[in-house]
Amino acid sequence: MAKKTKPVGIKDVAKLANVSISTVSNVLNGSKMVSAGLQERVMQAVDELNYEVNLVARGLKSGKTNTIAVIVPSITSVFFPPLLKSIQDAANREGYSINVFGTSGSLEKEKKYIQTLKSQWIDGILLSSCFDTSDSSAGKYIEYLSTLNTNGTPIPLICLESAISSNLDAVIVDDMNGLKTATEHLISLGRKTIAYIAAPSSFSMGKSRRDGYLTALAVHQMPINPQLIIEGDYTPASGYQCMKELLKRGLSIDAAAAGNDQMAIGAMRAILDAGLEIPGDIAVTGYNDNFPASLVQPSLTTIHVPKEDMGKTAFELFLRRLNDPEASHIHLCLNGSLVVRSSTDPDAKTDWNLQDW
Amino acid sequence: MAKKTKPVGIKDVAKLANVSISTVSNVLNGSKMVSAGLQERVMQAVDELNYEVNLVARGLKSGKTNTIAVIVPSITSVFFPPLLKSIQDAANREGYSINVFGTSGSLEKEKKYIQTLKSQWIDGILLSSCFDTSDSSAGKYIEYLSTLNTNGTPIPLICLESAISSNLDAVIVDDMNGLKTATEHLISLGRKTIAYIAAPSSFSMGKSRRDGYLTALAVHQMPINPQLIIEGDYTPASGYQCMKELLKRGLSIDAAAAGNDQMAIGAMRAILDAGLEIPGDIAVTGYNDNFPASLVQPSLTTIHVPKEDMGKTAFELFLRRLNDPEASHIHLCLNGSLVVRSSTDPDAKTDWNLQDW
DNA sequence: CTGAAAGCGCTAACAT
DNA sequence: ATGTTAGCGCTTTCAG
Repeated sequence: MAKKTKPVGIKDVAKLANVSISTVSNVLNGSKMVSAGLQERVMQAVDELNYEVNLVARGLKSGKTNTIAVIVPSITSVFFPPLLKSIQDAANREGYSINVFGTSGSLEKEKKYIQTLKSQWIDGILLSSCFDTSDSSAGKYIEYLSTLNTNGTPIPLICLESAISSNLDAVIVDDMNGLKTATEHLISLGRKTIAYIAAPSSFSMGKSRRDGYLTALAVHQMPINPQLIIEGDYTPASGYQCMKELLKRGLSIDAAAAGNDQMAIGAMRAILDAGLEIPGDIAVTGYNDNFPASLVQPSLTTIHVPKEDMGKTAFELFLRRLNDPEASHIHLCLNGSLVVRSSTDPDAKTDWNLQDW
Repeated sequence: MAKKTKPVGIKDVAKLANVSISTVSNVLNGSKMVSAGLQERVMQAVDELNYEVNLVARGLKSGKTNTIAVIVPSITSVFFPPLLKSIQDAANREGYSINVFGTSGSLEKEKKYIQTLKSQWIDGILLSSCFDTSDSSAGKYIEYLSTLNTNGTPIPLICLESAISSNLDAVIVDDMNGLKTATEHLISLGRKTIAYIAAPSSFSMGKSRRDGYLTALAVHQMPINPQLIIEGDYTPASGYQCMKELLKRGLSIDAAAAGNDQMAIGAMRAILDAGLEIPGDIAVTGYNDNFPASLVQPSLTTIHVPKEDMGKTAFELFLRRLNDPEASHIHLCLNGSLVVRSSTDPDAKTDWNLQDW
């Protein structure tokens, strides 16, 4: 048990192989030509001593830690695990580790994490920020983010989900069209009074989705009634409350779109609790297509968002910026697609998603 | 944009404050008494220059990186996100970051990650291993794990979920009693032919749960029929297949316990698809109490496992071993508790979990 | 109480 | 092609 072994370093290898330490370094990194004979000797010594490079020391020297940080509002919220997984997979393929941080929606924590990260010489940050674009200090924060740097070099920062600024790279989803599609689906069903349970409008994501809803109504010349719009906070519980409130308003709604699946599902519970039928009385749509959407009864029609793509793409963007800090910033916009289930179509097949959870 | 600023180091602070660098280090770390006057001067210089310690350099010197690795079979499987969250929270409170690794159930990857971790001078590892205790090389792997070390010092390793060896610390759940409780619940309902959809028995977890099922039957003098036992692979899809197979065997089962919630839910789908009723024809229990258990229709009776406690406790165990490498190894066993829902009791309230996802 | 100096383990000029 | 050596930025003896 627990014995202190003296660590074997590059110089031990050098000694055993009877070469200089730089030669060892060179064969290990392939940074310079080394004769086959020495190469052989070195590798043998490495094997024999069971030598492993010290990445901390290498990091100090090279300024690269091969670690990126991923900061998200929540680790447990169903949207993020698949995203984290895809980031991890992409990162590992390139030899990077990921440091995960959940901010619980606290901008305070977010900033604290970023600050610490700078000291850690992290190679890059993938950030799904929980900061409020309408905040008065927004400009300052954006400025801060876009000039982040450790060790004198800028830290590549990729925004996830919301494009904070044109000075920052981002992978986003076409939320506007996503919610427009969902709403139009409801319209195509002949629904006349369509409520909207909004995602917080202080975030750009929330704004875009709301715009999608409004646009759909406008395009189809349907009246816009502010009474039909109510704002939740992403959680199923808030969706539940919002729907209860909407029902109380007595507007005889016959459909509801929601800013995410969680709120849609919460709303469904409220509808069911009120003794109403879905979709008979009220049809419901969500957004994101997280796995619970297929599990609830009735299953939820929603907009499928390619979370796997997002992670992969975000990591690629990170690599791109790492290799070319001066490259012009891009906002990569991914598209969602409508998935019809029984919350809008009673005849839809209701297969449970039996794979991803 | 992207300007290269020269990093400010401890010597810059020293110069500005007109003291030696060791004095700066001393005030920053409180490692030695420094006169109030100098302390003041140093802090002022730190502020002025916006100095931040370089954790990589400190790491190289001190051998501590303040980062722990968490290795789990899956990031997306519903059981793990809450666990990861609780670990993260506990770790952050103590100034640690967590590096997350999902192995996709591949022991190969697991080993590779651990190997890399050694080079990274990680301070500790929390591991939910996917290794097969019945494997012939089991002994070697355990030996390997219990002698892990970086930089000549042992790396604290805490096992999550399954206690791999008495030479290793672990936070586990009383799976035996958990499944015994679930099975006895079914028995108390008067069910006579209780099937068991097992978790892989090559893992200690799977063995304990199966033992729980068998023990319950034995205690109540019920016959044990191997035909009633079938093994899945944790996924809902496997639960679905297992139940289809069970149904095909024509044993007229009137209840089924499963080794986890996912398989239970998959099995429910198969039962429903076969035109049978739950719990009328077949009552079903799961294990873990992940949030989907409350969402499906009917909602799933299951054993609640305290994932939050697990994470917190695991981190505490890590700290304990870090501070006392020679401490005797402990296996901390947490208890689950029965949560009755409508898959066994039609009158149970079926509130959806509207909080944790 | 304060400072000078020796590395932590490695990489990359620079010399040979 | 190989070796020598100077640091990366910090902590920590060890003198003063």
